[in-house]
Amino acid sequence: MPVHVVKDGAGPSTQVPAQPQRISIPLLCPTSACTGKTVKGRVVHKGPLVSMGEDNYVLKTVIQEEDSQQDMSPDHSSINVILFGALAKDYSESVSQGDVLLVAGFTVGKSPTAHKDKLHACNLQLAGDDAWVYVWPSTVSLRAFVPSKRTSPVSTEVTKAAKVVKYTYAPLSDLTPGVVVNVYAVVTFFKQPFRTKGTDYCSTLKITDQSNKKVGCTIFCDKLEEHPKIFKMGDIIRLHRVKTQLFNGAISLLTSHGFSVVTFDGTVGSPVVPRTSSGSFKFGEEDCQAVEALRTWAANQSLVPAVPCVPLSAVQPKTYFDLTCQLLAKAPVDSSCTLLKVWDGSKCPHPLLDVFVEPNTLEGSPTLSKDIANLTANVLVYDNHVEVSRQLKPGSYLRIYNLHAVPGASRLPSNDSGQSDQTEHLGFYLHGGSSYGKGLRVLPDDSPDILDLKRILETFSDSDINDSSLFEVWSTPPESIGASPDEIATERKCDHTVEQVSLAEVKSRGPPQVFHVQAQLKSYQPQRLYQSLKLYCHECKTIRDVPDDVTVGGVFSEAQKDVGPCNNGYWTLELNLPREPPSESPSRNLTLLISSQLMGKGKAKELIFLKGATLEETCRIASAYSNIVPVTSPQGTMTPLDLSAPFLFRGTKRYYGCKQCSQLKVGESLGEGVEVLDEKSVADALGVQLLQYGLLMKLELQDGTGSLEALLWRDAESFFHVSAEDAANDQEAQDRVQETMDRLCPPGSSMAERPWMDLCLSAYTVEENGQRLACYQICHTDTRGTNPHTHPHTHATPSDT
DNA sequence: GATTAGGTTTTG
Repeated sequence: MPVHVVKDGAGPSTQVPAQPQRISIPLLCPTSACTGKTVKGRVVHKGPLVSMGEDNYVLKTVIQEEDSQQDMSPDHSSINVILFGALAKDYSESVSQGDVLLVAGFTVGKSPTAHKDKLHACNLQLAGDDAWVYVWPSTVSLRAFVPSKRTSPVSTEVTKAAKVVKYTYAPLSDLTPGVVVNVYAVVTFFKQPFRTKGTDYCSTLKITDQSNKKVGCTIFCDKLEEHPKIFKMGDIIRLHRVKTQLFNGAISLLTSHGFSVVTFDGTVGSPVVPRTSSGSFKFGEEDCQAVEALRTWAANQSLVPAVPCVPLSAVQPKTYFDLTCQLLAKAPVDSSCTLLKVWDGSKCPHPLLDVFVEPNTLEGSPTLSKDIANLTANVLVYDNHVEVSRQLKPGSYLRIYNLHAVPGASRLPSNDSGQSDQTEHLGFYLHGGSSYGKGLRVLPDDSPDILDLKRILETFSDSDINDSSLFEVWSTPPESIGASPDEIATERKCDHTVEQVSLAEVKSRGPPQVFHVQAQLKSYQPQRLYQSLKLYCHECKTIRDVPDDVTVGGVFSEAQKDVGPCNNGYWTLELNLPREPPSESPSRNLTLLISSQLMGKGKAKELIFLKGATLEETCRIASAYSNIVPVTSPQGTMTPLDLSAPFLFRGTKRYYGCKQCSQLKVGESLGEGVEVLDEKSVADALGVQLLQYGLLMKLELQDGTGSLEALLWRDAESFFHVSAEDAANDQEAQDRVQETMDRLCPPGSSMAERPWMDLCLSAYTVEENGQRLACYQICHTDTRGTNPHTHPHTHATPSDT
């Protein structure tokens, strides 16, 4: 068996013949005496088995001596080995790249390819029964990643063989042409993958390591995801199976068969997280150490040129910079240009170029509602970057490399109308091509730079602004603050024109005054809608809660205790209701009374007094008759119920009277003289001061300058496009109010997600405990966009509180 | 199965 595989764990002494005369590969020459000599090296290339006819084969392989003395011929430690016949076939089947070989019985010939492959001038030819190849399978760690060149005893290799696959990383200074190596390095320059004229994408890198040698590296791969994930200069890269090559007199690295790459953040102290799309890469403690060693080393080297990553707030016109940002929206401009709308949460001190595109071509939302200070930058990307941009999803985080800040950006054809003078405005161009690393890529959501950006962008949804860099944004004059008209959730209906001011200004100016503001809803009270329903007395100006059914039911129960007779003068229908379980409940009479006057006019059913009914019974009867007035008859005289209960039921609606301002009529004349039967006339007839339904809410408003509590009361009905009376009785009307609040303040939403409102605020003073307090109320303001078909019922609105 | 590109002095 000419190819002898050394088994795992077997010491070389048992199977490998004595090797007293090993020749170092660089020392080989055509005149070398070969008999009884051996050569040792690692397989760095294994060619295909070539058939030359029946049972005749040829195979070419390259081995590299790893422990050769550097002061000898460093460039010639790799040599072509040509195997013939059965040996070639055996070799093809039992040897892999990375294995270590000991070969014997060879002849030394002149390498016909030396000028081309830059390898050893000689080759080794192995043929016949005298030729032997001993193989230590698998890749074996021969030395740690240190620039020193120490040798490892053969026995060490064998013990480790096939147990743990370990990689040897070559210092960049030690690379010789034509070999396959693994390297660890710091990225000092990179281009995002770009399409080649061939079948692959190409990544171009420049890398360096502790040996301080800078080496170019070209990665060809048809799959974008398999390209190195490099986000910035200073990232750490691990390359497996890259081929050294001489180009323009310098060593460069090129992908070779079985190539793989992993990258890491280059920041000292950050977690060592491998970035790879491969599910089966090797990563161990040694990798952490190698990454950390490179980070520490690079930190003191100033390898990375003056940090090109710049926020919009620090952009200088006419410069090139890298921008980390969030994509808000994009739109194709023409076949060679795409518009990206991005922001990074900082405000560019220069006015920004506004690029108009047809709204229907815009993908994503320009989210102008949260961009109160015009933070959106328009980036025009050209040519090859258009293709990359096509894959981008609004909302994703990007880094754009070598972005050009162009003052007085020339106008786009689509930009002619309305953009009269933007000569001083800054436009951002990602020019075509890949020179200077021009390009863009999506950054993963969890990358450290994104965490910073996210935090900044989320500050827009918080009221506590601690970041001094944002202060400038918030303190921009209100004139420059403005959401897109389409994004405003409310509309001012007032007929006066006053300047729009910030909430801070509203507070500082104080009452009495009217203000126009633009704000978002931070919170509101009450959260439970029925609690916002109030009863208002025009007479005494008090507001009371609508009593709940337990309270009202209690009034009815109390009234039922009056079982005495009622005074005459009414048509009376007396119903004796059977006992109901529980059996101890007293039997009772339910009495319907109708005034003789109405009876005479044939309006008997239009106003019915009801005595002795429960609340539930009253509601049931009310659903069939137009006006039901629950009554009692203490001392035999018909009297309306206590005004904690409704004095009138009309269909499903209930009407209340003011306890304080009503002067209830009693007796025979009750209900006399009613012409038009509605709640007002009935109230008048009963001496009831009618209470009016209203909606009362406290809205906490917020803009960039602060927050302010404002009431929604007087114009609440038009604000919600709903009548309070309907809201008190009708689920659909209640839902409408809830929908509006959910739109202004979506449950679980951040401030950034809430719409802006144009508001008219009335500032006035109230006295409370002898103190004058400033109060604010939202007036003349309607919500927009929903329920266009509904309009508030015409009601007299409660006057200002 | 080889080929692709080989940083760069950009500019709508």
